[in-house]
Amino acid sequence: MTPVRVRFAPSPTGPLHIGGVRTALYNYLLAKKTGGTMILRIEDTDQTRFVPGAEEYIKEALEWIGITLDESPWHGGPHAPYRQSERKPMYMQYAMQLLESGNAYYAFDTSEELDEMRTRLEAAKVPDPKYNSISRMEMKNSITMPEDEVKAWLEAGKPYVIRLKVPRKEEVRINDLIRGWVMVHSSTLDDKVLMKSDGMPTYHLANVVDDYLMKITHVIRGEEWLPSAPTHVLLYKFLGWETSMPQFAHLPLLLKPDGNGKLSKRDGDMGGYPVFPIEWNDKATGAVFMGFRESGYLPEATLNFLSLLGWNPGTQEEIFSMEKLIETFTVERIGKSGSKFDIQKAKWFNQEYLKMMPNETMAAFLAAELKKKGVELESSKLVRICALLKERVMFLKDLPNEATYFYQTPTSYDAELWAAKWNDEAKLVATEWKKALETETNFVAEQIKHHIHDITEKNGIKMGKVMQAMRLAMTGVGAGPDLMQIIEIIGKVETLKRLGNVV
RNA sequence: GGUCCUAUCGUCUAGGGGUUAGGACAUCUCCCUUUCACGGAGGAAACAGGGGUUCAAUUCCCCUUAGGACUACCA
Repeated sequence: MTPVRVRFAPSPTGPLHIGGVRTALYNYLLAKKTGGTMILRIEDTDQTRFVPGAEEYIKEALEWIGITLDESPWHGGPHAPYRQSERKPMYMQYAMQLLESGNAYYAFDTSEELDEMRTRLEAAKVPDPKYNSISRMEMKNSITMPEDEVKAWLEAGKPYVIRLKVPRKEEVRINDLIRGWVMVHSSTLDDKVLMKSDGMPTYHLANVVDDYLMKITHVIRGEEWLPSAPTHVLLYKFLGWETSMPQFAHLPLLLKPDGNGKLSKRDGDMGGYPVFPIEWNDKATGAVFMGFRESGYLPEATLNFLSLLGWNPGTQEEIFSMEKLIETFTVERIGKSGSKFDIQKAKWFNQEYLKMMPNETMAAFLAAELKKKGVELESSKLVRICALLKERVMFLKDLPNEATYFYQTPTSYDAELWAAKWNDEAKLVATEWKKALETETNFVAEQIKHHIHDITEKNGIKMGKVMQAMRLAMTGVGAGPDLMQIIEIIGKVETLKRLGNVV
């Protein structure tokens, strides 16, 4: 397998969407599988959209999910810099090259003039108004203007952009790894701006130039880029880089869980589930976007969930660690259609990973959480608690709350259950049980159960009839793991105290 | 509107010219049980429609429909 060079190229305009994380993941998997290189490049050519903190967010999010970078703005690499803003001086020469070969031209139109053009074309019922081989002839550019005038304007410092001169009649083909051959006629393409008037390249020029310079072999990106891919192909051709053009793979989108459309920021807020890997505090608006991490999802579970959204191994396996993914992943098995984002499945994965988590690991987490509440328990006890609780919680963060009765004498009892279950029989059993336990020296679940068993039998009461009441007395709530185990962990002193409280 | 992409249970998906169309999540029933959960067993649940091609189409082709993306001096 030839080692690939792939890149994930986010723009630092806000928090990284979970779909972006998936894109990064697929890139990463291919890189690792082939023993290749994973590159991160910051696409910050739009200085007006720069959002402070976004870069750090991207870094942190990728680290959290377990994606490591071989080359990036933070790690450096042989093709540094990895921020397009820092590569600014590199782009103009390629624009000039295109200008010289007649594949690009200067355009001086103001935004007002562009608007006018659009309204004019719309009025003329042109189906798709755009700056192209026809309309460019009506505009202020180096194709329509005399050469010396262009020169004069340039020298006078008139603002200009450089546009790609898209050929009038040409079939542009692109062999997408996921979709196969896609053919677009150049007449449907517009003369994309390559260099903006602020001297920065647009995405189109920058990504082609950088991918070429960074020797990228595979461009794996979202489907939203498919429509502009033919423009990029044209660019490779005009720059003379056709033979080193990367292979393209346009990933299907992540869709809203209900209804239609692609997954957006708002969906998370409305549905009460995260659509971002980690929490993002929007400093401009003060809004907080919830993250998988903060919502209690384990990175392993999030990773597993994400990996299967649009890709599948072709087998019935579905628990995948990063290592397993790297081993199993192939671009061929990426699907073509968009996937609806189903948070239920994410929850299930989280539960699965929680069940696999060693009790000791879980106990360490519990200990830290309890410490915040000023509660300290011996670690052996915490491990036993976790063993009992691990299969009943969906999230790690539910643990402290679920474990309340292990460290806190009930201050109240579930009222409805109390009314239904607490009766004379229950009181009798509780009283006798307490008495029996007082003299028990071997305070273990088996013995504890043995006593209540004897008591109910002796009094002709079915154990099942009073167990709920006993649970209520001991924990205050109606649900939980095996009561005898709970009691054993709580210990004799506390148990007698709790029983004493109800009899 | 235009260009492009897509179409198997509610969801993620496997499959593929002849199958009882498979799995998982969710859902329902039952079992286990001191409760809840876990676990176990089972159920319901899909090839968007219409034309071709073919002995045979859910699978291949075309059209329709539906959905999606893009349509900026944003990425």
